[in-house]
Amino acid sequence: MELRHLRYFVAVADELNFSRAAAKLHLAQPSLSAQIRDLEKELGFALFTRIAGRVALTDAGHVFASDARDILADVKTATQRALDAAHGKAGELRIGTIAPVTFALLPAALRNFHAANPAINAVVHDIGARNQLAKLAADEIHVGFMPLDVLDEAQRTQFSVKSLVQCELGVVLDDQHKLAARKTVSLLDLAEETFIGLQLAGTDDHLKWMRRICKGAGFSASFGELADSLDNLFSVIAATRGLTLIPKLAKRPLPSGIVYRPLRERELRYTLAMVTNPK
Amino acid sequence: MELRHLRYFVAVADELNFSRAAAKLHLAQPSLSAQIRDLEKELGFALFTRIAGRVALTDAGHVFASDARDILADVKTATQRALDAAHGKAGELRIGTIAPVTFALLPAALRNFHAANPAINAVVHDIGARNQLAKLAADEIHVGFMPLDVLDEAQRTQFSVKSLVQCELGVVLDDQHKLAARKTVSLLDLAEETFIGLQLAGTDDHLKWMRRICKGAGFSASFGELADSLDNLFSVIAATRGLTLIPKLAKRPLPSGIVYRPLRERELRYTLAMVTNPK
DNA sequence: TAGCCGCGATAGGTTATGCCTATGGTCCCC
DNA sequence: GGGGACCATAGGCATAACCTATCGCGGCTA
Repeated sequence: MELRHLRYFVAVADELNFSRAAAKLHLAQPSLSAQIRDLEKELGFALFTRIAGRVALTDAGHVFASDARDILADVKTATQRALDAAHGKAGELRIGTIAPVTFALLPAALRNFHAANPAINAVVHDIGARNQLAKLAADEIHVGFMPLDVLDEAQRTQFSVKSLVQCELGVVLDDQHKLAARKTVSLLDLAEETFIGLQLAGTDDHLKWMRRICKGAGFSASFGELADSLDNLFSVIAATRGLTLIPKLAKRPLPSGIVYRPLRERELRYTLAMVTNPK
Repeated sequence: MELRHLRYFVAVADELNFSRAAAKLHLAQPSLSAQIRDLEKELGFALFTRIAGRVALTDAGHVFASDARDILADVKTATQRALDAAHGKAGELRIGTIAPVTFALLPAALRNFHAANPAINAVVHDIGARNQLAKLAADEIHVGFMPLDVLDEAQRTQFSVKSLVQCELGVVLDDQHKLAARKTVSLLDLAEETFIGLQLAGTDDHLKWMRRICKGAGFSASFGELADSLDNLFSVIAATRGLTLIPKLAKRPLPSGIVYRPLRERELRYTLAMVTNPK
């Protein structure tokens, strides 16, 4: 089936007369009849009843006609949308993010962006930090948000990188945990603890990040379960007395029984960067 | 542009590789390249960037790709919907009505119908009585609702007609009108009054109906403004001290200042009929 | 009832175009 | 510098979309 079939079919459905429809389409009547016949053959049922020179839509034809009209209109708007995008009048801004950004920073930023650029449709892909670099290189996303420290030297020259905000780190743990009694927690207190990793968007970025921080403090962290959502994370922490490290900006209202304690090592900071492909 | 172009374009957008996409489409690579080139030429902008054998979507290409995917999916569901309709598994019941039926009887009937036939999508066309007869003859609607008395002798044999309900007639008028003081009103009281016609769905059925009734009572009605909606009707009645005849089943909650008075001629009845094309 | 008219279907020829194979031109990588 | 991956170009072929001419069938009119 081709759009030609739909165009011809809609013309006949409008006119209910093959000759007139053919004239409108600048086509000879037999050609139009043949195309409609081919369409009906492919569909496997009749679209029109032709009795005594009277043409009428069948029930199935009625249903197909309204859908066909919609499809033809959609094709028209799709080409217009793409044309606008090509001319820069409108289009998509594809944004890559990581979970903390999605929740903590993006909503307000997107509101501002949409107010300033009503014709641009922002599309957010929460895909983890490392995925973003690949998609930036392939121009699959226009801008990415990620922790500054996932970028190696080569990537910092390849891409355009801008630091946005910094924040302290903290620990999320059960309020019955022995460390919960303290106001702040030191990394070294955690050497014997079990870390719960967050595997959001199918990436182990969070896990790798915690491992690197612990290694920097001189011990090698031991990991327990992996949680694939925040809700899941809280249940696992409550159930296993595990804990997790997060940047403060990722901290959201916590369920009762779960608490946040800042890390005493204030020199450890989480730096969020905005990355674009300068090409 | 043809669906072929969209199919090929989506395949290349999925693979970002002409050769692999061509293989998936069971097509030689040059053929695919040519079709994409033709599509880009017709659209007037590039969908892909081809640098150093690397294929990537342009911004416009991204926009067009998601729309093209939608369109192809729509074509698929449209053929399935039409197929279901052809096999009687689903489809449309196209109903012609007149305004009183639309408001007074249809909502409940449609609820019942939809509960009994969830796969059938009822489509209501409020098009006036006479339009319905033409559309019934052309199988444009499956069933029509109209006053029994619009059907002439030939039409009562051509179509299958079933009387549904009867009701009395009444007058709608301003509560300051001198006739509003009476509990019932006789037709003959109205000989010197000005009638306001309701021109709903662009038909003058209501006007003709009132004229016929008045003629039956032995006088020729004089008509004032035409109202094209119920709200409009009430304003006109209030403003011009006109009045209108309606069947009681068309009576709905009236705004303050507007009242309904039954007609004393109880032998004048409004009979609503359901009409189908038996063919 | 004969004959004309309107309309869609059929028949047969022509042309456009979608597809093929073979080959060329780049860039990347070893 | 040679080879491989990849897309574009060139040229030939076959399908199919289109054309004109004609048929067949109802409906309408004289």
